[in-house]
Amino acid sequence: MESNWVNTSLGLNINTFTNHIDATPKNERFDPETSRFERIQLPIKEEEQTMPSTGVLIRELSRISSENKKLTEMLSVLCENYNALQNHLADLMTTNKNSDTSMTARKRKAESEDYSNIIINNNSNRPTESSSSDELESATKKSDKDNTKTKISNVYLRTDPSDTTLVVKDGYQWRKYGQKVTRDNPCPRAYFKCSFAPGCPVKKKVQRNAEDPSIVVATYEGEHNHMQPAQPEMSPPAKAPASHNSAITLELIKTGEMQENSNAKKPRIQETDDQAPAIQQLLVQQMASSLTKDPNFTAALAAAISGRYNPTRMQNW
DNA sequence: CGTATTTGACCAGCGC
DNA sequence: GCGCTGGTCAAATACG
Repeated sequence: MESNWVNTSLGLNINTFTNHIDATPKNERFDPETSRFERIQLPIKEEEQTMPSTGVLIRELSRISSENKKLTEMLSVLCENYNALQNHLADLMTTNKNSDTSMTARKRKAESEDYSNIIINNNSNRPTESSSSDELESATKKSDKDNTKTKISNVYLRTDPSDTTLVVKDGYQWRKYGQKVTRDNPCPRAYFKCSFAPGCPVKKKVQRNAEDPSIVVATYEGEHNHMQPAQPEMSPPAKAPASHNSAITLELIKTGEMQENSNAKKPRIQETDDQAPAIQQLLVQQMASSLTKDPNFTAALAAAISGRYNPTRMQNW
């Protein structure tokens, strides 16, 4: 007999549900080697197949929780691969930078500073490649008079190339205080100060990549002297339908990325273990955002809900 | 009218 | 010392 239940599995190739009722949380095992989940068949009670009971609902709930947990694990694996890639990228960029003899532009105080680079891919199927070394180099330029450790963090964002704004929605409130066209990049660089809290010393510079205008490089300097907003603050325009809003919502969680790696001599792309939770949270938010923006997903979700709450089936509950 | 943004002027660091 | 460049200031302007 075919179940009336709607399969609410996200279908992330974790496994294939033929009858998800039997997909209890404990009958799967995650294999880190293959990054796949193996099914372990368990006997099914006949009454559960025909008529959902409270126990089945609880089981269903825990299955979803389990699936959630597995997604987190998969995300961890993904993050590891991601970090490895970024490591490789950093090495390549360093190599290119050293071999580029044309880069004779004068450098201002390019000294040892703390760096952490984050690459954000926004609504794009393309992989996010790094920006040119120009941005990294410019990020090394320090304006402070003394040599006190200014925490600098680079964030690379992929946006719609047609979007000429330099708005990066990271949850904080920024006040623009200047804009400048730099020598090595025709795209203007915007200067922002954090206005979320009075006296907050954090500044950020936002500039598009000269080679790929779809990439926006945001350089954060300093540390916030206030709590991070609970959620990325959505200004009214940001609440508009996301389909045309190419501004990025991201959260820079103040973890190791801003506090560790004080002896880093080169721009860092690799996140440390301390950074992983922040990145994971970031990725989770990105995934959730992408899913909710996907009309197919919302349609499927609506269909699933409507099917599940079909009055003709409710009587069986 | 208050607030945010724009933009030209100014300043300081760096290389020659 | 001079010129170039990036960063900041502040008056003007735009916007809600």
